[in-house]
Amino acid sequence: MAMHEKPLAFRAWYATMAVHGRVLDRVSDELERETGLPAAWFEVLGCLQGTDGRKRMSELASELLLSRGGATRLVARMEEAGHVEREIPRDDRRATFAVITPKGQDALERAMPIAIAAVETHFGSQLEESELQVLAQIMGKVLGVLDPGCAAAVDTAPDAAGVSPPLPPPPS
Amino acid sequence: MAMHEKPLAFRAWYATMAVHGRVLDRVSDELERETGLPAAWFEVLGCLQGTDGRKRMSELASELLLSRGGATRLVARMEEAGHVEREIPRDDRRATFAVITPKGQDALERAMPIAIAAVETHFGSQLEESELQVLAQIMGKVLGVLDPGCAAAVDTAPDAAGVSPPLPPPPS
DNA sequence: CAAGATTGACTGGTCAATCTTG
DNA sequence: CAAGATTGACCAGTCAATCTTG
Repeated sequence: MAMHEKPLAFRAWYATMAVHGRVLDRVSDELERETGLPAAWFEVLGCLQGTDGRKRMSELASELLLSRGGATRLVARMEEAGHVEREIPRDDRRATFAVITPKGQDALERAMPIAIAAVETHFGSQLEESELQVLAQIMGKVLGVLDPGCAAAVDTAPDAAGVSPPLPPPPS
Repeated sequence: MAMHEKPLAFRAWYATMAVHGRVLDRVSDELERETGLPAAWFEVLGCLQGTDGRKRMSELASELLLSRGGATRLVARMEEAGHVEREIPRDDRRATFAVITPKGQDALERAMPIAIAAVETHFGSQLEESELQVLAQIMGKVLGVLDPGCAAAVDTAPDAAGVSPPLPPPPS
């Protein structure tokens, strides 16, 4: 059973996986080479930035698709490097928050334009504005079902006012 | 700088990453639970299937986005389990081919419908036919630039005759 | 006892060095 | 010496067990 005989959804998914891996490799390499920041660290900092610079360990884990143990170790390394600090709230000392430090803020601000440029180079520049628009809409729609919380954070809604319009008719 | 202020290409990319991870988690879990086959093994088998059941180790590595060492170890485990065999051609004994065995064929044939169904459940069913069409087209286009060899193997071209039509105008 | 985070043992990958063949 | 694969040392993650606090 060759690929072109498989259902459309599978082919679309498979191509998405293939693109994801290839773009991510290139963008991660470029990000780390230019800024010294591993992609995972960039993700953590960006994720914290969203919510006022602080987030529970377990929230971090679920947003980044890590196990709790994985999050613990990742944050531990970043704390070592001074990009985040751990903070235990007085009212519930079971929880731990990861908090971005000024050094982490700085690193993120330095890295963001590099990341944006790398994504543009290795991904965005291959596509028309209209294609990016449709893609953002499609992925936003799926994310809204799979993980509404994350979807809200990612927020792929069109810039302009109003709700997302439906997709135009298929090509041909 | 909040997400909705970032360039469209970055938002589209970020949403794609988020969806990729979440769908892959669910599909991999389901595949392994239902068939006992880890996603990486499924990938290897599917990849071999494409080219008459055999492929050089280094080709395998680059298609699966693994290092050479990673491919060596993955294939070693699968050989252990009897899903593939290694074969060294007489004419150039430096190369090694991974060859799918009957057991591997069988595992793949069993797993494929499960994988297709899982992708349908966790991804395809959230989208319209027209959206999947457009998505396959977009990803095929990017893949064609990033990795033409892989693009040919994945083959997201529309079923029907003729070249890919251009995208329809953007939604509003 | 439940919620939350951490830790120990382990797995699956990377990179650089090495071995083998052309 | 170059091409191709493997191996050793290591790294970053997982899972299950544990510790701490409510």
